[in-house]
Amino acid sequence: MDDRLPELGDLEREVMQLVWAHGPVTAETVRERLSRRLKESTVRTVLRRLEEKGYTHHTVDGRTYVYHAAEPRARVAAKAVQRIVDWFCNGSVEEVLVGMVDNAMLDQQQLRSLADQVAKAKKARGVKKE
Amino acid sequence: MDDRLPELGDLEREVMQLVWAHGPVTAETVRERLSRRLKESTVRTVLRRLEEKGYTHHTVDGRTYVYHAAEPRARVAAKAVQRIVDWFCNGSVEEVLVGMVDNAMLDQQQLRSLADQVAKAKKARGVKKE
DNA sequence: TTGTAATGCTACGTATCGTAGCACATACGC
DNA sequence: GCGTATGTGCTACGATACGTAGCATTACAA
Repeated sequence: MDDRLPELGDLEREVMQLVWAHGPVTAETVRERLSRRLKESTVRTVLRRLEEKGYTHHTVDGRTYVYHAAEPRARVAAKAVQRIVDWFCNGSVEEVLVGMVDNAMLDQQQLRSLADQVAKAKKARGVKKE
Repeated sequence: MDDRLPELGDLEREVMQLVWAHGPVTAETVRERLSRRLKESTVRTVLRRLEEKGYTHHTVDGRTYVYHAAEPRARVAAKAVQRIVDWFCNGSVEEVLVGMVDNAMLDQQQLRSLADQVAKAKKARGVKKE
């Protein structure tokens, strides 16, 4: 559950954006939507590597591979943040958040609003296990 | 002010930890404290690259280079998080934080406590600009 | 059965990083 | 003043990752 996703290169990340943004995709779909015009084989290589790295998995539709995001974008982002936290701050999430506030990425109003939002969401889902 | 710090390799990160943990350091100091036993030239190369990347700068004491962290650890961590946010979430910090909560990295109590803490710190520093 | 469209495999060039050798400079002791 | 030690920068080399793509193979359709 705390598997470490490997990092992504620029193109790989761009492709993942597409996977997240436009539901399940095929190599052709991705190719059409990419900013650069790349060869089909290039796109397929990236998609395959993404699957090897655990970011996607695929199902087969006829003879076509359909790629799905293995994990929602927000969760992947959170894991990436987790890694930052482990690396730079000995696992102290607070230290990072304080740094973010210092860096004007966040203000306390946002934090508070987040807290409310989260509390609400948790309640809506029913009292979670744990 | 929003300069993009390049990413670090494993050794580079380990060295940065030492720079942050034990004030200004020399190549020798770093070498002694490293887990692995490396050649002096190796350590110096890493230190130099770190400076090229903007993570440290140095002063000269006699004939010895003394390396200082260019930015505090928390700020670097925050910038790293900022990059994550830009990459994965179109700049929405909230989305990342929600993901962190989902991932059990954070709970709403922590968020709220953070908000208070930040508000207090801000007030203590005087009412900031804006 | 033959062609087309999908696949996986393999490869190549470049950049980065860990690792280090080596030549050069400079301070300090004699 | 000169040699020795110590600190420096420069250059390099192998491994890995990533962007990029060609090609052989397989499977469905007409």
